[in-house]
Amino acid sequence: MRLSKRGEYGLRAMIALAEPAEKSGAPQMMQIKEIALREQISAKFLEQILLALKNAGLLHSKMGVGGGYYLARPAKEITLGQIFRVLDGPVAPIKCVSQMAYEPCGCPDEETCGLRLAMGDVRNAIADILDNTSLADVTKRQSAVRKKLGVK
Amino acid sequence: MRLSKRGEYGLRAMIALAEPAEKSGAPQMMQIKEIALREQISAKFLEQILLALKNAGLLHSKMGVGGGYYLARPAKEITLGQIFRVLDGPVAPIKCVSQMAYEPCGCPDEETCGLRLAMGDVRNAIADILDNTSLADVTKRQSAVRKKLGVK
DNA sequence: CTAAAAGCATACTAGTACTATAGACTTTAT
DNA sequence: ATAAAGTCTATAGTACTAGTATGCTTTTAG
Repeated sequence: MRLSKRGEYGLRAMIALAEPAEKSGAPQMMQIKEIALREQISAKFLEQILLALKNAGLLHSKMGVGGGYYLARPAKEITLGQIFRVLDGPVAPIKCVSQMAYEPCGCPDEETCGLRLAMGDVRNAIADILDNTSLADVTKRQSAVRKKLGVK
Repeated sequence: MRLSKRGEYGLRAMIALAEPAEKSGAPQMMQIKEIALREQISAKFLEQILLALKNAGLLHSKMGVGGGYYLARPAKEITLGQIFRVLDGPVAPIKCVSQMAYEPCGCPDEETCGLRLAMGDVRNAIADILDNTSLADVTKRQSAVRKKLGVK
């Protein structure tokens, strides 16, 4: 039940991109190196990840001197679920309860399969959180915690 | 975010063992072959899985002719979470929010890490379901669905 | 004693995850 | 026009995991 490094790094990077964007209001551009350094990620690995997010339409980029990546849409309109699915595929723990990649799981009767019923609940619980949490929600929560802890 | 085959098969087998136990009241003994055949699992692979569950104290076994496996405790007292953790390890999607296998995730400040906060929610949602669903709950739900669909 | 069953170790294969390397292409500043 | 800064693309390698398979040992009922 684990998030891959790919998924982890991608989510971290997107959050990093959303953070200054929240403050300034405008989409903030950052370079791969910059993000990699801040989040302690191999720059080359991150490059691949950001590219995938770009091809999925969640990021835009600017080439050349002074270039970099920036969010394709306001942070409020990008959910963790969207990012997750691009990088780690379906949310469902087992294919027979997947919305986006259904496949029969081989049990004799799917309708009455107890495991399927339980895993369906799990899928829904995960999707509920991921699909209803936007990057803006995350950064908002971050700064709320920061405030609570005082300073920093 | 996927359940491994190991986990899937193990859960299926435990449910299979719980099913007749529910009806008869007594712990029901089944052989590896029997379960493997019914659930379409490689018997040798299943052997390893059941052994792990036995070593974890969730199953008991009897060797020799007429032997087999049976639940170590009543189905009501075995949760999906217990089984899952034996076979697939911690529930948490990322180590820094794991209860049973915490490890720092490398973010500069864990307290205010947005990803960590969100993944903490996910972990709790999953654990809530898995730890509050017993094998008895599963078989009960199965037969309820069966009844609803009429017959079979 | 023998056959049926679990127990145990190991080894093989295929896939995936992560990282690393190398270079091509694109834009911008000068 | 050129060089620098940056993205884009492909490939390769290493290590780990999943799943399967093989073979032998131990226990027990009859």
